[in-house]
Amino acid sequence: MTTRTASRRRADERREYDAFMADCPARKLLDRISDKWVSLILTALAGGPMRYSDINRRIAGVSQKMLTQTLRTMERDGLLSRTVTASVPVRVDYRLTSLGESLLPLMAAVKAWAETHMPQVERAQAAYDEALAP
Amino acid sequence: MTTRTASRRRADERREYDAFMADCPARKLLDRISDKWVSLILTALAGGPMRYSDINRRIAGVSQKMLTQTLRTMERDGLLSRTVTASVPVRVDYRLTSLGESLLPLMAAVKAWAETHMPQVERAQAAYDEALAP
DNA sequence: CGGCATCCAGCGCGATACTG
DNA sequence: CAGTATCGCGCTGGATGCCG
Repeated sequence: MTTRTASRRRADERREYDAFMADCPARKLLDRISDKWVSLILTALAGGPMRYSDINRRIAGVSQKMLTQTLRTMERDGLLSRTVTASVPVRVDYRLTSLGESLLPLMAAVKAWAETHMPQVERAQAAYDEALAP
Repeated sequence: MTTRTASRRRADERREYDAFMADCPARKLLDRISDKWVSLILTALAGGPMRYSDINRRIAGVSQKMLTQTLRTMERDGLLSRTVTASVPVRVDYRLTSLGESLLPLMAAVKAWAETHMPQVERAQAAYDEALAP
């Protein structure tokens, strides 16, 4: 019955997620994607699939624990897919899913904002600290 | 000497910040703004200045410690300004600076992404967990 | 190569109590 | 009302060692 399906679909779309609510799932999702490693991994994968070791090299200073852990969470959330090529040695590739690609431009913009607005932020910090210790 | 100033300005602009570098200041800035409280405070202030207690009520589940702490950091980074009105009782208003307003649309988009893509993420999680425990 | 398991130091963060 | 101060626990996240 298409009426049923259509009304079900409308009901689903009407379900409202609001990150301002403490126990909303969207709040936890927002928390998970609001992470510098997520930003960096997403933007690193912008150019296409990459091997684990390539990502590790691209993102300086990330421990392999945090990298693996973040990759797992992102995979579980459907942001990227993991492909193991059985060879010796093993080869593992990560690539963005369409879901991940939909998030990419947003996170890339945030990362770019941080890089381009550093001078203004540093000036603001200097002014703030100066006001406190005159 | 305007030549000096212009060349200095060009030199500043040429300074490259890269969040992929471990010790780049932009990495730490990215870390600071990649925070759910920053997203929520920013979007809460989108409609105009708000009092501390209003922000506290708008963002459910935030402790006053985290709220105050995040507001301080954002103020120091120049994202918002704090205004104290000496009255009884005291009134404190927070409003976005132009720098904060430049970041707002990006964070609002990330928050909106989390809210609108929850169904897809939940499906991805279900599929991931199903594959692990068949 | 690309992990996983373990240990443990540090501090993030909440809870609570007190103030101008 | 809008904080500051203090305590204490949990969890994050780095370091290390082992494995298919």
